Amino acid sequence: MALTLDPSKDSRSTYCRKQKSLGLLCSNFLSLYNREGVETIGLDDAARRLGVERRRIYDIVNVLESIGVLARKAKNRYSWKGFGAIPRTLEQLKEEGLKDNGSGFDGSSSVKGSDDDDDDRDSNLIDSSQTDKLNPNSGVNSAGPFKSENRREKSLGLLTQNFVKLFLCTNVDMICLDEAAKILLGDGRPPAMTRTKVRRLYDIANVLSSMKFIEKTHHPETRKPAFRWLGLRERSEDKSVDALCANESKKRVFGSDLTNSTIKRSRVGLPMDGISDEATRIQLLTEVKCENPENDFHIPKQEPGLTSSKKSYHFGPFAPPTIPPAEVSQSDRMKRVHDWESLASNYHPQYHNQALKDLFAHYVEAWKSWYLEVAGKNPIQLIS
DNA sequence: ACATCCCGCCATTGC
DNA sequence: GCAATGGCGGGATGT
Repeated sequence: MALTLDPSKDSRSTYCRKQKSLGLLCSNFLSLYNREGVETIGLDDAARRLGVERRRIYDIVNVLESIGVLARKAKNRYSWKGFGAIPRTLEQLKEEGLKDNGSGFDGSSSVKGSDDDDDDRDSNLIDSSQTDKLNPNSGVNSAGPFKSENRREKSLGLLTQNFVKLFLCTNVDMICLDEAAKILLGDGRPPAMTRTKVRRLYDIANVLSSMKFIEKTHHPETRKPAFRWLGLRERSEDKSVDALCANESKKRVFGSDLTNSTIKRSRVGLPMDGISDEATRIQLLTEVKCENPENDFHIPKQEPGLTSSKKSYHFGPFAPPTIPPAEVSQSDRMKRVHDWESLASNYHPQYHNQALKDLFAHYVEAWKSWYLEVAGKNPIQLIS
């Protein structure tokens, strides 16, 4: 009998979309590899350990690479750059975005993983030699001879970078995905194309959300779902980790299971609905911003490894234990320590097996030590 | 009803 | 050729 996994019939193992989300997978991926000693990552290995199809690993890896967390080493092999590489990548993206952004957005980018050691000068991501542009008025029309560039320009990695640039280089602090898609595509694109782009942006948004680089909200007036850039900025004040956690726990749960379950959703043959789409031209407020403190992030200007900026940055739930300590104000320090302390106590995933428990314990420890470092010599003190 | 986005087919690319 | 990548969009699920 042909094995038929019909979730709709199986009461014990019901299909749950959330457990299969890219965001969760990303969290798990980071849990798995964001630890000391990890140098390279094999895609097969990742897929196996996370219990997902290889295809999904590509998705995550591509966006992580575009942010600088990973760098492609060879076939099937990536090297782990870590969260420390992100600030520089973002800075480069911002620079780039501001530079070649006379009018609108373009798809080229030359941001590389990061400085790092003497490893192979990547043949990888984002080769600046391309003439491609997301910008429609760059001449090349779809059916041109530039096949591979065309493919490249549609890649998830590039799209991620452009999406991020949208925040870094413009005044938009919040944007809904179909707007973003339209901006990134340029005007007058067929609705179908926009929908595809939106799908991809959802994918990207999921992983960026899981890393706390963006956050889902609703537009104040429109009430439409939108995403707000959090980036590397300070998250004290109204955005305590507690709040983030409370919020988080009611949506995607981080780390509840390291292996995304294998129950598949069923495929049923259903008639397609028609295509409907608003053709509202969004004249976006894409006025290039040169100095907007809102969107700024703080990174060390000189030495890659050392952070000396006043305001430090946070990496969401996956900050590496090894990340160089940042200088923080005393009060801030205390507050954040408090935040993370409560994170540990309030937000305690329920693990089902010993391995997962161990893993979580590992992270709790990692957090503690990291924050001890950040807080300098001062011992952790809880604030009431 | 509409927002979200998983899943896996299959075209490309790499070797 | 075959394997590794990854674009793409149908349609299931979530709200």
